[in-house]
Amino acid sequence: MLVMTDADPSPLLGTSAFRLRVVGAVVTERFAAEIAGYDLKPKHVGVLALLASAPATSQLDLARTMGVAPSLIVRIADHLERIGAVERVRDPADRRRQALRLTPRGTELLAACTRLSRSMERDLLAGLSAPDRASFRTALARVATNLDLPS
Amino acid sequence: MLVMTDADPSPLLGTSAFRLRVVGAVVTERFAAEIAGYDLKPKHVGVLALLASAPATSQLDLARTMGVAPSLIVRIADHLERIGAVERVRDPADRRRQALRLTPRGTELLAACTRLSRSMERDLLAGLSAPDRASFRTALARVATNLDLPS
DNA sequence: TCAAATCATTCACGGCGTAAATGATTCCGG
DNA sequence: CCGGAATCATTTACGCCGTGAATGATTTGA
Repeated sequence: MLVMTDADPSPLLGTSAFRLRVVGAVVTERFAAEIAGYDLKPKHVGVLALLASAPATSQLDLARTMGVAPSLIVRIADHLERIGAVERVRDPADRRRQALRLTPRGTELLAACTRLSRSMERDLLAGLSAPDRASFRTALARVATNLDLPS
Repeated sequence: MLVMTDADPSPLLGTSAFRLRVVGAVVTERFAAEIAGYDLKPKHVGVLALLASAPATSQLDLARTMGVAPSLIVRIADHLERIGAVERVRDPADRRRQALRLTPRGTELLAACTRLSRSMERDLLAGLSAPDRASFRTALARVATNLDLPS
């Protein structure tokens, strides 16, 4: 007869929900450390990425898709403008709206962050076979949609 | 000849490293909202889980494994003690050390959080086949070890 | 035309996490 | 065995991030 091993004293640590939390936090932390040299923080990069996929987005739209307060977007835009990554453009059709537009420097910074993110991804998935990596990516995308996230 | 489709205007959003970041953040946010009724925050639950798998751990050890400052553990322990989830016990062999021990109430709270985490996991992995869920779990565990996280 | 809604911005605030200083205890070299 | 250095917990002060509540400018619609 098989010996009944003791139950894991804290099954919580093994749940995927928990692991996703701590993995996400650690990845963010390392990403933040690597982009610090560009005078960027993760949310700045998020804005740059959104601007690349939807040019000239208003600040309020950015706030909504990122799930943060509009006042926070103002500060992020201020900083991005200060380092020359974006410029504010008043919408001529509705002069209340401030659209943000990537500058060449912003595109450049985004490209650097993209390379960085790809490099991190290679490290994260190291040791998995190519098909395993692929199915992990699609499963993760599914998890994202289950959370009502874009894509 | 195949038409060359335009490149994704921001491939960054599609990288697994980026998705892990935002998925982790959203999961943490929802987890936090659900445990708020117990007067708990995610880090409190982390301490409870560590205490379940390694009873009577010193506060400094907790700080090290969680990667936070010892002064933060003090505040977390204060709060957990106040709501009756843990008790402080001085190590008789080294009276500088404060070990934390789960109370019955702490075990109870941890069990509730564990159920919650399992329930969230079911929602996150909804729409994946059983083998897909299994391989996602093992791949995620691999990612965790690639980040030097405990298993 | 004017009141209500919308957008950007500023401001003050709360909360999390850190580093430094303090005190108690333990360790160790001479 | 003794005194200085290291270790652990705690307190305190500080910075930073994110929010919500004004404020002002502009647009909408009745």
